[in-house]
Amino acid sequence: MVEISPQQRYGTRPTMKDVAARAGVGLKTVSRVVNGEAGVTPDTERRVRDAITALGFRRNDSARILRKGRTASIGLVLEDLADPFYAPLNRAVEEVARAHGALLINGSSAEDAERERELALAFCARRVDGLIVIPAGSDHRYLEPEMAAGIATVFVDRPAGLIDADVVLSDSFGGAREGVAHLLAHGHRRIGFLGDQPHIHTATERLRGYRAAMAEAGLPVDDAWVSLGATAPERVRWEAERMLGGPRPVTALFAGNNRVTVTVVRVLARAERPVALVGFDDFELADLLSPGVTVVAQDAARLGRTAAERLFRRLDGVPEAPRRVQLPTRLVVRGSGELPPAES
Amino acid sequence: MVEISPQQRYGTRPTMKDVAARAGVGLKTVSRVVNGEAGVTPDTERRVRDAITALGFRRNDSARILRKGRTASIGLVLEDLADPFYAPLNRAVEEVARAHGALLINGSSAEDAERERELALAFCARRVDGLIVIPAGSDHRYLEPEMAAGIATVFVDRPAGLIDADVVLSDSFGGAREGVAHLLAHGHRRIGFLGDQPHIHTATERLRGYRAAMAEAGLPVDDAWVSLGATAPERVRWEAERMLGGPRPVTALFAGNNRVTVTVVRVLARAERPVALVGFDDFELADLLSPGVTVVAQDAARLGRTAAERLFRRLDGVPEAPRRVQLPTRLVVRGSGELPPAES
DNA sequence: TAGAGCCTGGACAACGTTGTCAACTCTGGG
DNA sequence: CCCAGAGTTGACAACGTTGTCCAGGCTCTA
Repeated sequence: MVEISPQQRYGTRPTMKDVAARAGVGLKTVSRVVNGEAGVTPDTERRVRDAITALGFRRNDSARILRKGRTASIGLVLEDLADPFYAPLNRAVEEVARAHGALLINGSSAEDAERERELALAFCARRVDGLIVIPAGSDHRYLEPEMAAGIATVFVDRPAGLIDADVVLSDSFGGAREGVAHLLAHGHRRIGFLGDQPHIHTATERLRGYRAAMAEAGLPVDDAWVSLGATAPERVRWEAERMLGGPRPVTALFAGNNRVTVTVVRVLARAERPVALVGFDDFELADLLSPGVTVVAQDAARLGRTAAERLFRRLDGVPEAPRRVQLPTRLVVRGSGELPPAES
Repeated sequence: MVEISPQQRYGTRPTMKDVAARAGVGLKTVSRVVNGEAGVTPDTERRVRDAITALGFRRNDSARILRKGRTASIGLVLEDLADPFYAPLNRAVEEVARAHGALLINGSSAEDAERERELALAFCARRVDGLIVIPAGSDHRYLEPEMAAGIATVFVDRPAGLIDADVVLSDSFGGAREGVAHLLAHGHRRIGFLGDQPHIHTATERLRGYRAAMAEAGLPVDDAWVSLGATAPERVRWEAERMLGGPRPVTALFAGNNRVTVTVVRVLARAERPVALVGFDDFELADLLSPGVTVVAQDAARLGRTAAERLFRRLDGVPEAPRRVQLPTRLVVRGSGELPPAES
């Protein structure tokens, strides 16, 4: 049980000064004990520790940070805390931070450039030591003063806009090309592409991969087969149904990210004839659906781990030119991507 | 582009003093401009703003916090940032925090009491205004000094141990009882229960619900039908297969949380005869599996929102006795829970 | 026993901000 | 022409911690 001293009113915390007074020692001695510094007699230390427990003292990290300059915390701006794709990334960053004794502050940009900016700058105002950003916007010059001031910054999943900075991302182009080539190898000639907003780097890269694969197979791409920016479920549904209808329906679909894939799976569950599907990003239970969903998998945890490790290497002081690290994707064959084209 | 002044070395940030010097005004005037306080001539304000941009000044929130006492941030200790069940809760807390102008610091306890404690106390040392905790441990007396010192604290999903505090949770008992009753209503008499670690409050509550439903139906419960604490996939698999084999196999399973449910789905996908299944917690794509998985759904987002709102109400100063808020669950019928008992 | 050196402890300034309060500059009315 | 009062502005202390530096007491050796 905790003894509440008189001066410790609601909302008031004891300080080192209080502890010092109670233990009958100097302020600095308390500081020494709290920080495990050498040069304190066991007896003095015990008196100080007793006072700490009695008062319920806890060091005020704000003051400490102010004095020391380093906060031992890093900020992570991601797109949506609740997006299952980013969850493992988030967790991986946390683990690396923890291993380095740092706390993690994070927030969702909700795919909004202004909100991304607000968050990142708020983190900087808290003087995080480093920043990991999954870009929502396409202009990151606002971070230049921060980076110049020494806040290490690493971008993940998408490159930074208009500034030169570290970035860790998956091979969207190569992954999409491989996925589409897989569909082509199974006999498809008319393949639809359902992608994210065109201002998102990965979206255009994946579209580029799609076009590359089609071109390499010597096939034309009908504009009607490409949808960019339909990201709300209803719109994805509408676009998919549009591509599957009409006189020259597609026989296969390539979905540009996990959310789109899931929506498409729902649409296809009600389709009259089987439609092949390959999705970008893996997702839980993809293997249990029938057919299992073939995907181009990214390793989100590795993305986060790599970015965080790079951040801490920078924080450890190794100055180095900004680098672009690209991680490979992996085609996971499960059934939906191997369906043959249905005769229309 | 940003002009780098001589004194702004790597890792050194301009302060209000620097801005004041450059703008040729007093320190306090800069503070006024930065905080949007009244009583500054438009002309002076412009000079200050110019200096701010030129130097790339950003207010140091550590110093501000030290001076003001409030940090405008709250801490969230959850079990696993990557667990899809907690992701919406996390996000909901973030949204409420954002609406109140607060930042969110979070971390995963990894179901480890000591790590939960470390995290919570680290947050307190950072002087978060409030704390939301999904308990991993069962003794939260270590938070008493913090709460006494005015850090508002709300527990979610599971009640606090050995202290009196606000808690927001789902009706685990009622939900499990309803889920099991649903299986009973479809003719099952031998039902297996696969739950989480027995020291977790929700786990025992759900088991209690299971036993209550069985008792109300006048049915005995064979010890072999109950598994508590098998949480790793292999162990869940082993337990499920054990219950499904032998002379008196169960005809239905009740899974105690989303991770267990998913594992059980995988096991049942390879079972020789159909086995009914109801799971606690909803999960994405549950409706697309065949059969769809019938679940007792909790509203994780609402759990988070409710907890965060309660926290901020406390922060706004309304003193009130700690309360226990219990949210209802909802049975979502999808097919797996309506399968009739297979003749053994 | 004196001097050197070590160990322990404390006084004080500094970190960058905000609250208090006083001083200064105007403007307009008496 | 002076003064009241309003509107701006800045000096200074304080927030709680840590780094620097010095004082005092001790042990050990010559």
